[in-house]
Amino acid sequence: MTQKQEKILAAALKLFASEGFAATATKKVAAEAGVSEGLIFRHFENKEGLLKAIMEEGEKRAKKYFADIVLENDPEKVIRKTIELPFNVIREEREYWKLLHRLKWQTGHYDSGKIEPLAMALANAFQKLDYAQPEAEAEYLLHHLDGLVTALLLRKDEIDEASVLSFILAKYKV
Amino acid sequence: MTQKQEKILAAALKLFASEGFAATATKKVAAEAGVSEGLIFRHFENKEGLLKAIMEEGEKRAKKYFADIVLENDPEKVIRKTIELPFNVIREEREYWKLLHRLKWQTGHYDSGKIEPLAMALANAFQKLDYAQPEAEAEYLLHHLDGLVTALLLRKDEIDEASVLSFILAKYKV
Amino acid sequence: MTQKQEKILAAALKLFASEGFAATATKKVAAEAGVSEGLIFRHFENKEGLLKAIMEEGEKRAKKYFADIVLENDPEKVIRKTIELPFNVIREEREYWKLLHRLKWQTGHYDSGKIEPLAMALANAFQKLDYAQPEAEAEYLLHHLDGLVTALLLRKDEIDEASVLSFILAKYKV
Amino acid sequence: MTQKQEKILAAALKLFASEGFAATATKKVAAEAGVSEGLIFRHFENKEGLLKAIMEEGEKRAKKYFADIVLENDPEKVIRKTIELPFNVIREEREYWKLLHRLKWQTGHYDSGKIEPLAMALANAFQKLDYAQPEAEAEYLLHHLDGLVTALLLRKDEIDEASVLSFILAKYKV
DNA sequence: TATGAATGAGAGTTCATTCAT
DNA sequence: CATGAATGAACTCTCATTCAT
Repeated sequence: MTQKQEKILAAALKLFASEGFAATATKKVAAEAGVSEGLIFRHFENKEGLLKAIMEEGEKRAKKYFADIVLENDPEKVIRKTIELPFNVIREEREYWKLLHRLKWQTGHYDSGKIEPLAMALANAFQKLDYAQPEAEAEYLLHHLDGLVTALLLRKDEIDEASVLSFILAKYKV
Repeated sequence: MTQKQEKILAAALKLFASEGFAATATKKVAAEAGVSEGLIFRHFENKEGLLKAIMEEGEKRAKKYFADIVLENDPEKVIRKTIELPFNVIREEREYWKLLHRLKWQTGHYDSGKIEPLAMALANAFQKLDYAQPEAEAEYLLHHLDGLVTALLLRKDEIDEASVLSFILAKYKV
Repeated sequence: MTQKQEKILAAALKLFASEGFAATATKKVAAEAGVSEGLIFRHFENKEGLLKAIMEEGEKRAKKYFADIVLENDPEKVIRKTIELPFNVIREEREYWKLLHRLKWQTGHYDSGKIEPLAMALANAFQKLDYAQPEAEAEYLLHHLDGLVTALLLRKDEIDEASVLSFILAKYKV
Repeated sequence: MTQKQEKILAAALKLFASEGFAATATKKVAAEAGVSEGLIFRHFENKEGLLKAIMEEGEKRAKKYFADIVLENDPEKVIRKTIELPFNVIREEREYWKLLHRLKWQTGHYDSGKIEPLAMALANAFQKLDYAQPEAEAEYLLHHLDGLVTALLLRKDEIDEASVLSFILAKYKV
């Protein structure tokens, strides 16, 4: 991967995340990246290919967040780490997650199966902690975190992250 | 509002919700509505105006859902009705809500202040019920419902609405 | 068919015939026709569709030349008219025939079966006139005329049409 | 001439002949030749230069066919060899001739004067054999062979070469 | 009111060509 | 000699919008 390729990916991620995929012209991506428009197509075939490359790169980086949770044994830590996830993710991978959440509404780009392992790890943790309906608890928590991450991505400034975090942790006593 | 105007609004709502605003050509809207392309511009000035008209119509219909909650006195009923909201809304206004949630990610089209009255009504209800942090509780519930409605809109078939609903209601003992 | 559509077809025929299909930009066609470039695509879908429309129009006009020969009973007249065909055709449909001959070298656009009826009419005529190998004679004559029409299209000025015509007619005593 | 240069020429000849000059991207030539795109331009300056090199190579090889006829004294052999020419040429130089015939329709690339010596040799032969209009006979035969070679190049499989050849030879009693 | 032909700006994409390595 | 990243002009095609009817 050349320097210019990386510049293109970074520029496209930024623009796709903030303006949307369809609404961002490849010309704009090229300008933001400081390269010629043609180069985008040489490296990524077409606009769709550029998006795919971005998502693959992002997923690669995202995996480690999930792995850290799924491989955890202590059920309380599984829950705690899951709850902390949105706060870490939007700090370190804000643009990628913004794009990911936008793409959820498009068909074809978002694979809902990706959080399956996390759901199972959570269900398992809740079971160990003797929750009555572990699967429902896991689903419930994940819905909540999805809504939370949306709020964190969109209304960053209006939310007191620390107090929200501790409020949730308190709910689960972890 | 003539019949053709309504056909245009319905077609545009459907397409904007499923394909996205930027990705939907006015030509396609005209075809779906069974009218000429020119007519769209005669009635709604431009594409943006068409979107605005859709949103205004939708909001008008949506208001009654909120009013019903905000005007409720019984705090338990406020909470119960709020929790039931997503299930009602996606049944009766699925496309409008889908579009609304897509537009959240766009700047300018989504007014986050619209749920403010609901947040206040909830906080008030939680206070009456002697919750320790009523505002935080309200925010917490709203985040959850946002995540839930997203799931209901996107993965309709995988979710057992009845059990999810009763699970949440049980959490709040309402 | 609107006036502008016809202008586009005429301009495209002219340019495709003289410069070649691939080498002619749609922009140039639009300029030659005095219309906007977009209009080409509104009416003919794409560049290929424009070519197809041209060929269909041309074929419609060309059919009458063939019909006149095929429906002729007198065998000598069949042969004479066939021989005269190239001279008529390049006078009245020069550009279409130029394009047709260019396209022969491209796959997909030229249907060699189109002269089949003519070949049969000729073979039949030669048989009536007691030629020993009527099919071979027909093929032979058609090859010749193909070479002749090529020469007439490309080197118009160097050829004395009248004497060439009478020379060939003399060969066949028609 | 290095190996790679030859590979480029061969690849370009093949592609230009089958797809056309304008419609063949240099990228495709490079891929077919198994070399980098840049190399084409190092060796042949530009796309046009590549075509010129191909044609010069082809002409060099083609000359011997013509020389063999023009230097022949026996008039019957001149005619016989001329008639046999298309069959030899499409067997041994099929792609070059295909390209040559395509280029006839382009301005600038085809020098009609190249067959002049052959026309003169033929006229001379017909004169020796006491044909009434030797020049017209020569022109006539050349037109025919042009049509024949076209058919041989385009519809190879439908033509019984041997019988066509003997049919023509019989016409001229050579 | 409603149509659909027409526009022109701009979209994504291709392509011959250059150049540092 | 040979590569392949990079360019920018040109290409085909799309789209929101206008306008005569």
